[in-house]
Amino acid sequence: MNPRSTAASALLGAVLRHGPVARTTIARLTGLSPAAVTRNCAALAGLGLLTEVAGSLPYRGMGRPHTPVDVETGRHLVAGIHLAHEFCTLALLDLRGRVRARLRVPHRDPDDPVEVLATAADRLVRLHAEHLPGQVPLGLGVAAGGWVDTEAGVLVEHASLGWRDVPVRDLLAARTGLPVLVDGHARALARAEQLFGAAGHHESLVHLFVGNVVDAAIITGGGAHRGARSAAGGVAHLALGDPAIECPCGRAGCLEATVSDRAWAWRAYRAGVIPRPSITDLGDAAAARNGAATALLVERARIVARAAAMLFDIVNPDVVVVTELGVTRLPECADALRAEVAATSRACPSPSAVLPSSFGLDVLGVAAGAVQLDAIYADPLDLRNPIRLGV
Amino acid sequence: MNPRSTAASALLGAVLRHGPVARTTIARLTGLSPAAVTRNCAALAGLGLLTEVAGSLPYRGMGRPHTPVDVETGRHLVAGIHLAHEFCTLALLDLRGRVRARLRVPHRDPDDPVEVLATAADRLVRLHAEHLPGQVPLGLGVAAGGWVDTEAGVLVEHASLGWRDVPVRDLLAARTGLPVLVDGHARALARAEQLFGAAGHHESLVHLFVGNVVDAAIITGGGAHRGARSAAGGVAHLALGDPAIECPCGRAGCLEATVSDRAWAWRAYRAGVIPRPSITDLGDAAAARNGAATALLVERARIVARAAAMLFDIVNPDVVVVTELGVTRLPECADALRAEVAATSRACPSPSAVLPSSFGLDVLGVAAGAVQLDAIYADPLDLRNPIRLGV
DNA sequence: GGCACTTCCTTGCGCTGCGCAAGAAAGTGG
DNA sequence: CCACTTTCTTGCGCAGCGCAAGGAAGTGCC
Repeated sequence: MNPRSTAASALLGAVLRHGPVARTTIARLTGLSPAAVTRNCAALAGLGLLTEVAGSLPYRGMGRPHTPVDVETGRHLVAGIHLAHEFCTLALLDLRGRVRARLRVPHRDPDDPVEVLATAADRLVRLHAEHLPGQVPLGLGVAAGGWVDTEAGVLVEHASLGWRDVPVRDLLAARTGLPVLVDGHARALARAEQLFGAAGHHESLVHLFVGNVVDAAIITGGGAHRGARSAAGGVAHLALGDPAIECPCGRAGCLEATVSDRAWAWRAYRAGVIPRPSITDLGDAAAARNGAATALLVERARIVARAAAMLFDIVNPDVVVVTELGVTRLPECADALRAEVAATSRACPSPSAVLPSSFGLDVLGVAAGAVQLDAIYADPLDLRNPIRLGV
Repeated sequence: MNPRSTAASALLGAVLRHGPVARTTIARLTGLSPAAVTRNCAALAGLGLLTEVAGSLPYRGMGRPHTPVDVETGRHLVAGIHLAHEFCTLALLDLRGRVRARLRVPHRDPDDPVEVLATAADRLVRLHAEHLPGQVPLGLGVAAGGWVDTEAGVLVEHASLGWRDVPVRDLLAARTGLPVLVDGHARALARAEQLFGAAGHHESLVHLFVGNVVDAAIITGGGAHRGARSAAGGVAHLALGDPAIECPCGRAGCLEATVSDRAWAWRAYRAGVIPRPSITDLGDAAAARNGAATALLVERARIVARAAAMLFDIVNPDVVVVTELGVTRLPECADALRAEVAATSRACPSPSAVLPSSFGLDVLGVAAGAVQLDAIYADPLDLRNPIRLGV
């Protein structure tokens, strides 16, 4: 929102992408002048975001050798909290988004947002003190399913927890003393995939999330596309599912009502494939070569493919990343998904543009942290400002 | 692409939106300092884009009176050429996008792009010389159906004309001596609606075009969303149509195969509603209170609504503008469309967020000119550069 | 060792463009 | 003619980039 120095951001981005890299190369990659590179490197090094890594690149036979710079991952941390239905996932990431510590905290009283967030904040502070006390935390990102008002840092409505208008940012900022950013989990995951995951630095991507909720996030050149009311990517109630299934929304055939974890697990349970309606059981069964289980997950992937194909045609991203249990675990599902998308979509350049998510659900904290990292990458020099607490 | 001075652009935008307006007000609207407003106004006035309009605003009772500035519409022009199946529509617009002159030029030999474009260019030059010789043309915008490479100014593929890889920009620039910008017609219309039409300055909008081709364009805060391969908004082959209808693309139920002008006119013809398969005949019949014709167009509006609803949910724009014969001409169709979208979509805030297009097809030149105006609005100070010809 | 030569990095300078603050300008009312 | 109010302009300082000159750090040749 406030890209004070677009040059520093581009520079940091280039270093993140290209590992240890000479200043000259950065200038070529970013289009900046060598002078600007030097100055911005100095500024970022002063903030502890970059270091010189002498000798990390081979000498090229002529001229003065490089003095490569790289991201300084040893001095700073970013924290992430993902709010799920039954627990919070906490994570501490370095500036490259690598998990340095993590912890799962079950909700004691899921109906009490203040208590849940306070506990998460306290455990996060303790996690930091116990494991990485020497590293300075720069901020905290929060990802939650549901409708998030990013500007205000308020969780307007959480689908499964039933929370409403929870001032997540202020609660956590007060408890941790860190600047806090909040976003929806689909967007957070999308950004994480782009920064550190499957979508390796593609300029535009769509992330399609299929769990108990079904949601999509769109990222284009400029960043996350939120839409007028933060509702962009609402694929849950598109009529792509089974027309015989009624949705709580009042209509029939909604995608979410058909392929959500809960719905599909029940379907497998009723078909006698698994002994209880649990999607993880279904995944385990398929992984253990249960043919019926695999067939069910492949069928689900085909339905998910309809949404992916539609997103390809409408948004035309470089890649679509899909987070769905079967697709991420079983090659059969991923193959079915890819084939179906390539056959259905006009804009899908090749099956390889459909990617299974690279993050397991146990590291959703990465996505949460990505929300904060995203902001730091976008305006690194903003860290010069004394404290951003409670902004 | 090269927003040299974002301040001047914001300033010009504010003046465009708010008519004659005092500098102080501009400062408040744009967030710029009064000093910056003064300086940028001076710069833009020097380029002939703004004028002072003394006395155009009432005195407020106290203090020094305003010296309002407004867009100078009498000195400059922008030209537009829209490439349709059988003819080109030429238009000369002032800086507010108002049509000052226009002309329809039938193709002499539709198979010869060079001849068609040369004729259009020559007629455009003559139109200018005959009607508005005193006004300086700043540039030329071109809108065409099909796949356009905006960067290169090349019409990669035109759906109905069958052209391929036509270097439209270079051909027209050489013939007219003007800087030329080319874009797809859906995007051009979308921008025109946003700047001068129904979508009056909404920050984000989707434009859904239903003619012989079916296409959509997405505009968000940052500008037109093109997608990775300039294919964003490809709704033509979504399976929202009649599953019994086969599409040349090889699949069935495609939206375009079902509701395109041609398909729907044939449908009405076969049903005996009109004596020949012409969509304008169908529109005329409905306008003349032919009940069967109206019913057919209402049905078409309902199918179009499926696509509009889907676009609402996925992109979540402020408004969706629909260009379709029935919807733009008949209140019944517009009402049916609005009701259906509001009932189907989750993200559509109210039926009033669905807007029939405000431009008739005869002024598609407006859309073409908007392509060039868009660029001028985005970086008005770029006009300081001597000549942009053939860039 | 000294000297070209190449490539990499830094420094000084000038430019653009903004915000801040002081003040000039142009009205009304007493 | 003088407050008073609001609007606009001007001088100054600051940030940040590009340009160009020059310093730095290696190799290779004599």
